[in-house]
Amino acid sequence: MFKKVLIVEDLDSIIETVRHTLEKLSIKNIQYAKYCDEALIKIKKAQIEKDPFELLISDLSFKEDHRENKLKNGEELIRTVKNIQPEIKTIVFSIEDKSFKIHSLFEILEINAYVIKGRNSIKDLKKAVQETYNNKTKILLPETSTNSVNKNSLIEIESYDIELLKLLSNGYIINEIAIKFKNLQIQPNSNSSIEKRINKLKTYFKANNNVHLIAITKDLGLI
Amino acid sequence: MFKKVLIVEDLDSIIETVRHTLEKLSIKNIQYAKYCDEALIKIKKAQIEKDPFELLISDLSFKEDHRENKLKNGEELIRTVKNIQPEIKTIVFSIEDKSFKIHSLFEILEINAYVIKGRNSIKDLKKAVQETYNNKTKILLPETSTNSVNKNSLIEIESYDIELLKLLSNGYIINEIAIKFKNLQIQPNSNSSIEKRINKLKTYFKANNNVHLIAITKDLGLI
DNA sequence: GATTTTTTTACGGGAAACCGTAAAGAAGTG
DNA sequence: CACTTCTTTACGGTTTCCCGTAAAAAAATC
Repeated sequence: MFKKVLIVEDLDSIIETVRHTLEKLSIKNIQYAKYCDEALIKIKKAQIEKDPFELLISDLSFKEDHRENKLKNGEELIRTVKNIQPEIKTIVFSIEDKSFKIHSLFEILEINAYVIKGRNSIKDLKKAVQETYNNKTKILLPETSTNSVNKNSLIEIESYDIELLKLLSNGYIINEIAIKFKNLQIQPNSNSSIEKRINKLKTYFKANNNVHLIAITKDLGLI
Repeated sequence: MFKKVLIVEDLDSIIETVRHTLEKLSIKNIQYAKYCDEALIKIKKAQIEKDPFELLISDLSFKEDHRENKLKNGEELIRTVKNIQPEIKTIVFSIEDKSFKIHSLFEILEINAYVIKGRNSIKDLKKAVQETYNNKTKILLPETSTNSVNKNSLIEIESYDIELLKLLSNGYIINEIAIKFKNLQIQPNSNSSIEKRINKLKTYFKANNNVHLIAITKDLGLI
């Protein structure tokens, strides 16, 4: 079993339970960090001291408080950590159950497992740690991930669309978005094409108008 | 100290810690429920058996799963419980930190304490339980509730505004909203007045247009 | 009950969204 | 390179939003 594990989680009420779960798996060296920046420092230090962490268990979203943090969420943390220590194993432990986000974490960050916080997640987390240790990958627990959008149906939404939706939600009008895209050399960037793209998104998400579209995509966690 | 307490929380990773915290306070009879409906049944049963719960510690939001639940969140649970057992003490333990919501819970449901889940919430929860036992009311922990909207500034947003924003976010156009309000006999209900009200909200939230307004109010958790 | 004040409604004009059609351009194919 | 296909852009008409002004109605004040 793993010898050295780092838990990154802001809620103290969850840290305790995770630590307890890992102790039962006979993991001796269990450390934790309540901030992503703090976690990165610990990982760097362990690496320098030639005693690196073997497993990183991280949440995705973190509360903001008085402390200024460079890394704002678990996604950024994992990306940074994988740059300096590519062989580290990673498990995401989050309440987020939107499949397109989970999917992107496996694809882009190549995480080893994803455990959705829920009514029986302690058992799931335990299983995820064991299977990750046995070099199994792409574990998604619980497998019956309900009330989230179909994975396949969201694959076709590109970063262009996300950017477009974000600008809309920030109060930009189409003409302003066109100018912005031209400046950033993002194509297509004509008013007409942008309108068409928004139209596609409205059909896709069954939205009556732009307001409705933003409400839906915000609920989905897309933006 | 309390003798009989019920914890209502869907995340098993949090239940364990709360239970542990209460045990340290020498509370002997600690029970839990992962669903609101389940919690209500336990409370009713305890009352019938003349051994009622003295304290209810509940989360606000619960994940939906295969089980059908009449009570969808902690707010509905507390409202129902207070109807059948008005003297019960209640503590809300939630990650929600939007002050207008917290405020309404104190005002409308007359909860005894509110603890925001965070990096030091175990200590806060312990304190809240002790102070609630000593008949203190309106305990809000942590006291320095940051990054939430000013309480006073949100008081003037009425249920009319919320209803209006919800209809907008559901894709209704102004004319449709006017018709709906006329049917429901909600006033004002003319296109012009509704426009004016939206305008007020846009000024208030510094929104450039309706899309922006819905994005902002969704982020605030207002709708 | 006449007055001021506030709220609600009506209306009109310009801006932006909405929606279809068609032209221009880019990419792929034989 | 001629042809098809797909993408991007242009444009015009209709609807809705947006914003101001003014009238009508309701409420408050004296």
